[in-house]
Amino acid sequence: MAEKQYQPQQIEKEVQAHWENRQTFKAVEQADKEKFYCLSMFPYPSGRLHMGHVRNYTIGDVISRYQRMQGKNVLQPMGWDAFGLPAENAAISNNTAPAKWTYSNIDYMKTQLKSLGFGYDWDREVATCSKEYYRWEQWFFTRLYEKGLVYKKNATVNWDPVDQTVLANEQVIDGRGWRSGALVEQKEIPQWFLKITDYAEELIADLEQLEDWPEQVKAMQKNWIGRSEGVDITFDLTETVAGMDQFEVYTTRPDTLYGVTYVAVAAQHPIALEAAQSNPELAAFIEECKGTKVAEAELATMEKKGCTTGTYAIHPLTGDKVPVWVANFVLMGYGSGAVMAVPGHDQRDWEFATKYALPIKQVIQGAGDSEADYDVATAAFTEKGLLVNSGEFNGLSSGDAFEAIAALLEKNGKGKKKVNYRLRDWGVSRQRYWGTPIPILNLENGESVPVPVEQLPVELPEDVQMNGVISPIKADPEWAKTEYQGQPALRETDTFDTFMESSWYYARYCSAQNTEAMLDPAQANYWLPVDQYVGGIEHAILHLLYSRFFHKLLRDEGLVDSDEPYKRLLCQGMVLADSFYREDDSGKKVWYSPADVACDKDEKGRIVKSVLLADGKDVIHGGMTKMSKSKNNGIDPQQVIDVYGADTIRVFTMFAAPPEQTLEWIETGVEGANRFVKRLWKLVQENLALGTPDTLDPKKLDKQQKTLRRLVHKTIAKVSDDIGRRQTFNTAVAAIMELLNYLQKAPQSSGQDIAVMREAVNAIVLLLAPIAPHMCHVLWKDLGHQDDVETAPWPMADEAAMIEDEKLIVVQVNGKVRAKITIAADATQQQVEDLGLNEAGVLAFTEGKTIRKVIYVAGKLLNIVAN
RNA sequence: GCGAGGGUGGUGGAAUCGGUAUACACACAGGAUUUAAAAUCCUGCGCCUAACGGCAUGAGGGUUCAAGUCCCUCUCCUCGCACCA
Repeated sequence: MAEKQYQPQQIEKEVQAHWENRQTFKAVEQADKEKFYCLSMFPYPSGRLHMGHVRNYTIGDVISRYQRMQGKNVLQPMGWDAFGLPAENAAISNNTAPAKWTYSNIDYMKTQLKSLGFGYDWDREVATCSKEYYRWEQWFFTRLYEKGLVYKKNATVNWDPVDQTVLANEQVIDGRGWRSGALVEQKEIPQWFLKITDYAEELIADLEQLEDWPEQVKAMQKNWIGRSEGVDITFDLTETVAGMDQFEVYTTRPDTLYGVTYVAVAAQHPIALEAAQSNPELAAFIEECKGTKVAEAELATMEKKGCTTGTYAIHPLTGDKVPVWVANFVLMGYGSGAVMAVPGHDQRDWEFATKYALPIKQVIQGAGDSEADYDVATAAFTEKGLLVNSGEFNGLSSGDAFEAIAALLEKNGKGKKKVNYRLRDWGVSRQRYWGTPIPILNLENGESVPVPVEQLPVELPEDVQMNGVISPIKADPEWAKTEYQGQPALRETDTFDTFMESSWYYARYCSAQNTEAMLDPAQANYWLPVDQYVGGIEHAILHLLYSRFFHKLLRDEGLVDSDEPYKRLLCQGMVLADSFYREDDSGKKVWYSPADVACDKDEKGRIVKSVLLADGKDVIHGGMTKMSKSKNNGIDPQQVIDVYGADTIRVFTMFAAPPEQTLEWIETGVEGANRFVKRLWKLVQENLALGTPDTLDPKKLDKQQKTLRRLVHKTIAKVSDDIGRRQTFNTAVAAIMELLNYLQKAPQSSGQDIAVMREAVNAIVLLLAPIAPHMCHVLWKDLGHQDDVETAPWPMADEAAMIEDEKLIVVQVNGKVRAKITIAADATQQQVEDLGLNEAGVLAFTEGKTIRKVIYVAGKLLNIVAN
């Protein structure tokens, strides 16, 4: 009989059709069955899947399939994060509507996901741009409004004065609008905010509950929320400026208060603006500050500059006059827009003071040191210590002084202890079209009210023309016109930040089709929290923080009863590929796709020469870099599937690196994965060709058969642990490869040989089923099983089969390996020592020496200490 | 600057609780098969040495019978955050 050939293109299509017909991955609540909710971050429908998606979704699918074989009721949904700026840009350049572009991308990408064999319950698919989805977001927003968690305030945006429109940070290139080329200005406009700061304390505290989150991500969130304990301090002005006779600063170091030699305010601070009216130099400086971008990264790298106001403040304890400066690094939008400066003990203040020749005063010294040990004229001393030059507080530690000074300020009405957060409230308004309309009505009297529930959803018109300058719902004066309780009203034309949609989609999957409510609490509480969340580290802060916040909002609305949305989190690394470029005459790099380049290697395998296939001329190897459009080094998953099949791409992706590390895309590595898949196929078919095996009888096995069987069961134990607990899929694949290598060399002559081999082959098909599901599905059927491998029980390691009657002992002399001996598993320490000490390789190193000590690690190692 | 994670063969990586460093794979070299090539299979593959053996996990030190793993100092790389008061 001719062996069945491995034809991935054919079997993958057939198996996928089988899953679809059988509804294999449809998830239904079953009270009596343990649930497992596995979620991968949904994609933005940009047109095609990229390799990062493939990696992300393969990890999620492997975990889902493993848990299903564990007998759990698994939910693995998929959807589309469908609102966003790229759709508007594409609509403009392709002369189409964002909705049309988005829906056609979704159609195509869905076929790609299916061709990779991911086991999703497509009945729960959501697209955030559908009104069935965003209507509930609008409804929830009006609920939050009623609860006082929503407010409106002015906030700064990038304003393009030519196009008369707001620009996203990404649309500002070198300080100019991307389309108009006009210099971008900072402008204040009214925007809606969610009070995430009300939940700051809980968002920090509950990180403790998240035992199965990477420490790295928890640390990032903690730093982002940035809880600090400090004191609000009031400084009086020597004269009234801009109607103010005092202002507040916040500090975490009140112990350094005696070291204040100046105070600094933001360029937009009322004191600065007032002083500028009679001070042209200051006015020019404030104008200059307007040009700096709102992005914090910009502020980080810019040069620290300042300008004096001519105004003075009074030190709240000493009564000294200290000058008020304007500094470009003080932000109006953060805290009170003013800071006290202690150049002796803060590096930034020190640099500023040195630049502008302001006094520097030492008020802290190290414990056990003297004042003379530090020269604050050379550098700031930023550590805590003992107070000096601080009047009655001299000699106190920083910690004690914090309390004592705070108490004195409080007594004098000049200050108050305060917990501060770095986290700011979440601005959710966007002045763009392709998003969820904010459900607010603006009345003629200037009031704003939420859209009444019965009028929801506020629908976004989809059949629109994008002229690229202004949102179609802003451009159409009719769209906004409506009524509220008999009086004319105008709809809000801003839309939500798209992080709003992605903050609760995980919950909507539980009731994806529900037209009566945002969530059905019974369904939501059955599935939630998500047991495993998989996604990119780039979302470690914003998305994960916002959805944690939203979960708590859902809880407080009575829709869910848990505190946190995601129990376990896995952040996968980036996918890298070789990059190649040439420099043109102006020195600009032109990047070429790796698919169009051929490389020569030396005998060590290093790239020594690369040429562009099109012209045969040299290109420069730019190393392994993140797959990206800008480096033109993306590999299209579709082409890999077409050549090798989905199972191969899945095996390679899981094998090439541990999930949280970067993955280097190597074509020859993909070929290696393909070789492995083909070898396994062949081995199973060969074993099948030998016909029905004898019944396996462990008592009849010879030594070699026992050894083989032991390896099979050890592999089962290892792969189970690697996938289930450690999530090191690369070592799971390596263990399966190792077993396969062994099996290929095993004899298949006796009846028990074939029986042991059949057991091994069954095990290997089950173990690989989560990773290469199509091939394993077919092989499982070929092996004569009635059930599908997707729902077959995960194999159990047989303890009895793993027992070894002999053990290999490493014998060391002074920590160096000198011999290896095989002993009976039940040998005593005395027996092992007798054998070990008399090994020829050991004697050569102990001869003429005294044995001081013998250490025995049972069943593993014997170390002889001799000198 | 702060926070997190790293540095192991030619390369990706393995070593899970302090106990055989380099599993598995790629690349490379040699061989079999072939008219030839591809594919497949077999063998070899850390460095030095003729060999015995010695040396190797970024560098240096320490703890220990034993260190890639723990501690200290330094260094380089990656990621994140940031003039946050």
